[in-house]
Amino acid sequence: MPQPEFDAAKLKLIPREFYNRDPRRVARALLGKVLVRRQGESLLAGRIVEVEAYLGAGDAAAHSAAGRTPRNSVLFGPPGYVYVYFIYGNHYCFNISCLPDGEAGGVLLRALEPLAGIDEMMKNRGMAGPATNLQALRMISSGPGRLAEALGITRERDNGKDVTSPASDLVVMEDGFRPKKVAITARIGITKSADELLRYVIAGNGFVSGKRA
DNA sequence: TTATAGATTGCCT
DNA sequence: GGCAATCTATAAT
Repeated sequence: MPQPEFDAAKLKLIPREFYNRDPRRVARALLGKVLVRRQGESLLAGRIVEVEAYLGAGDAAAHSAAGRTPRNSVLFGPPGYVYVYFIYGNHYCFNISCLPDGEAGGVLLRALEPLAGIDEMMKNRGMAGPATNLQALRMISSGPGRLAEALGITRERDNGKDVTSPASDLVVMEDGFRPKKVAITARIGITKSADELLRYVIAGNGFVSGKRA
């Protein structure tokens, strides 16, 4: 197995201002960044390879479409905070709020390329390790429910956390990696506003969710 | 108070 | 390819 290109020493925290703009721009800019989870003594990290933008206004598919509720209030709050929701009675999905306080909007993280703490992530997923091929690695965090489980993300634990704080155990960082090519497609798994091109992926990356490797 | 759909995944045929 | 699992929010009685 080739080791992924990754050097934890290069990681720099991304500031709140990064998220204080249109979710489409944040989504595009998040591709190639690194999601880092501190789990006890371990560091779990994955490169963001697939995201979707959910707009506050005029986006029927967004949880914020029907106005502010206790559940979605993070989306209406200041940028750079964690919004986790539970879906289909089985899975958590991880989002980051965008736009200034009072304006709704967010980005759903849909797939990560595992970089560090791979054994721990497999344990969190209930997988037997070690991973010996690409197919096994893909099962760790290619899909919104999978990546949340791999990093131990739950609503109870993580909703409302600040991804820009050095004190947080769940942050987004950057290591200088730049995607070579980005593809934009329709969002996956939704029925409302299904035609909007708001899904961003690193073109050709093998960890993008879906059946095709 | 009851019904139904949902930003998914994994197992079954 | 089909569908069950199983919690939450919202719509319909």
